[in-house]
Amino acid sequence: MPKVGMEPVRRKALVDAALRVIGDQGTLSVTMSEIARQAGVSAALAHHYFGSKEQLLIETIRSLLRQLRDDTVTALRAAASAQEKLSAVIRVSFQASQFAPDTIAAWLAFYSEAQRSEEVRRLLVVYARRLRSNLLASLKALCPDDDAERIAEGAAAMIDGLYIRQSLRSAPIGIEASIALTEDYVTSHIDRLKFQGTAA
Amino acid sequence: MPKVGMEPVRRKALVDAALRVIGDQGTLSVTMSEIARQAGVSAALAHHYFGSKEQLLIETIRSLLRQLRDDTVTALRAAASAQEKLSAVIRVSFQASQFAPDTIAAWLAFYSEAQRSEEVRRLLVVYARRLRSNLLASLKALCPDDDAERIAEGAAAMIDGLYIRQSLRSAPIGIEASIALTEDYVTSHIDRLKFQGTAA
DNA sequence: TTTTATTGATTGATGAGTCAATCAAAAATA
DNA sequence: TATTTTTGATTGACTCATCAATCAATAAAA
Repeated sequence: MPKVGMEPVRRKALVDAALRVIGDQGTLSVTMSEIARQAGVSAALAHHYFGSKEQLLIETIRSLLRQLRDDTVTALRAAASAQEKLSAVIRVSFQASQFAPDTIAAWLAFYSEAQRSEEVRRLLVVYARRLRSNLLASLKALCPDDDAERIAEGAAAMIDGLYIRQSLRSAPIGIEASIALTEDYVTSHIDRLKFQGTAA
Repeated sequence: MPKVGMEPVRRKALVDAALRVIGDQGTLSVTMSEIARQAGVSAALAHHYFGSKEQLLIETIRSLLRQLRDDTVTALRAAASAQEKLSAVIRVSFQASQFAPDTIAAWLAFYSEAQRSEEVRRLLVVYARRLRSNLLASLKALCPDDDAERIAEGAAAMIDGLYIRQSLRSAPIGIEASIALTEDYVTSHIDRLKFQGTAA
C-alpha cells in the first residue's frame, strides 16, 4: 500500500483521532497506541510524523482552534449589523459541534494541561483573547468603550462558565437556553446604559 | 516515634499535601510518592490509610468542598438582608483562598477527572447545585421565581467562567473586579425587571 | 537503486499497589 | 514494679503493568 504523499493524510487522521480519543476519555492521558489504533495506523507511525506525543497534542489543539476561528469568520461575514455580529459570535460558541460533550471534555483537558505546558497555555490565551476581542468590536458600536470592555469580559466569562457547567451533565442547559442567557446578559446591560443615559 | 492515634493526623496531612501537589502541578497525574513525601511519610503509608490513589483524591475533593461550604455558611450567617446574602455568596466564591492560582488549578483538574470518575462527578454536581441554590434562595426574595432561576443560572455560570479564565493568568481579572462583574450582572437584571414591571 | 511508508519488537522509565519485617507504645500478666 | 504480649505505625524492597520512544527490517513506489 505504500503510496507516496501519505503524510498529510496520516497527519490529519491522527489529529482527528486524537481529538476523538481525548474527548471520549476526557483526559490527555491517552496512549499513542490508542490514538494510532483509531487512526488505523501503528503507534510507531504516529511518532514518525509527530516526533512526540506532546507535539501531536499541540497540533490537535491548533486544529480545534482553527476550526473555531473559521466558523467565527464565516458567521461574522453573514452578519450585517453590530447586534447581528454579536449574536453570531455567541452562537458560534454554542454551535452543536463545539458544545458536544466530547468536545467540551477535550477543552477541559486542554485547560488543565495549560497549567503545565507553556505552549498549550499560549494557545488557549489566543482563544480567550479572540473571543473577547470579537465581542468587544461589536459592543463598541453599541455602547461607550469602557462599558463595552466590561460587558465583553462578563460575556466571555459566562460563555466559558456555561461550558464548564455543561461538562457535568447535570441539569443540562440546552444550546438555545445557553445562547438566550448570554444574549440576555449583553442586551440587558446595554439597555440599562440607555436608561441611565436618558435619565442622567 | 510510633505513638497511638496517628491516623487522623496522617489522613489530614496527606489530604492537605495532595491538594498542594495537585494545585502545584495542575493535574491529578501526581504520584503517591510525591504526595507522601510532602506529607512527610512513605508512599506505603498513604496506601495503608487510603487504600488507593483514587480514594485519596476523592477525600481531597471532599475536603475542599467542605471548606467552601463552611465558609459559605459562616458568610450567610453574618448577612441580614437578601441583598447581603447574595453578595456574601458571590464574595465567598472569590475569596482569596479559593481564587488562588493553585486552588483554581486543582479545581480544573477535578473537573477534568469528573469526565472519568462517576464519584468525582457527583461531588462536583453537589457543588454546582449548592451554588445555584444559595443564589436562588436570596434571589427569590428579590424578584419573581422564574426570573430568579434564570439569574441564578447565569450568575453561577459567570462565577465558574471567571475561574476558568483566571486559570490562564493572562489579562488577570482581580478578585474585586470579579466580584463587581458578578454583582453587576445580578443587580442589572433585577433592576431591569423593576423597570419593566412599572412600565407594564 | 534510492527514497518513502510502515510496522513489530524492544527498551527504559515510571508508578501504583503489595508485603514482610521492624519498632515502639500500650496492655496484660506475673 | 518488672516482664511479656499484643497491636498500631511505618517503611524498604519488590512486583507487575503501562507507555513513550527507538530501531531495525520490509515493502512498494520512483
